[in-house]
Amino acid sequence: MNPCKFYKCLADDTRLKSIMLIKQADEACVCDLMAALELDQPKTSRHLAELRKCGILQDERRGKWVYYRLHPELPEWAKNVITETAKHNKDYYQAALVKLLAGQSSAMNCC
Amino acid sequence: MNPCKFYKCLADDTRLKSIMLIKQADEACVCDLMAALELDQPKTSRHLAELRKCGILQDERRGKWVYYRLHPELPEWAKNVITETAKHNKDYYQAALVKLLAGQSSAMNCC
DNA sequence: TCTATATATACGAATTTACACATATGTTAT
DNA sequence: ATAACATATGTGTAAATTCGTATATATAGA
Repeated sequence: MNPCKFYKCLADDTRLKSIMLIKQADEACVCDLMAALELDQPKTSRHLAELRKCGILQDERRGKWVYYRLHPELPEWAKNVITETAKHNKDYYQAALVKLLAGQSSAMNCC
Repeated sequence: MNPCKFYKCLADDTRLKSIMLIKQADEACVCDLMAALELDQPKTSRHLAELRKCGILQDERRGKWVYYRLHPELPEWAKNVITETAKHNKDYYQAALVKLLAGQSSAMNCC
């Protein structure tokens, strides 16, 4: 994982917030992230695909849904960077996280 | 320090390498960084200025030269991110660091 | 098979970012 | 004041990134 490429991936609000939410929620599907971040579907999907292609996220299809989580083989230093960022920037993603967790535990959730 | 802005600053080879070198060398002037990274003067200066404007670097003029160092008031999490990156990505900047340190201790150095 | 739903991608337009080159500013020494 | 050197910035352009819209693919269920 080249550090400059890694930081290019983090250098966008949609991607950085997605990473923060996935880290805190352990996993999330596209529709949950869309709702939590109030983004349209192609935008959400495109950014997640980019994170998958560069090895930050792992995807897993379960039925109609695709769940994303942090890639288990992400280098330790990169994991630590994500952890440190999430730990000390709660304001940055807190509102979206609340929506995400509410959505995930809701009966009328998409997935 | 907004995390997305912070990562936008790291998401460029010139800037990220400059940060890595300055972290490892404690401080560096523009001409030392130019030489170590083999870049032209305006490019070097412009990227350093960007890092200064967003609070990552601090500059200090000493005579004709301007020395840059990590900003002492950079939030802890950001410092930790830089430290972690530098610690585990030596390959990324090692060659340039050797040149930087050699230049800094050389008698025919510009500054 | 047909339909509905979830996700992915293709494509051109719009925005942002990086660059090269020229020039300006600031400092020191003569 | 002038020259020499280090650094900063203005400007137009090129390159990279992001976006919106439309469309394609994949899955589940009737």
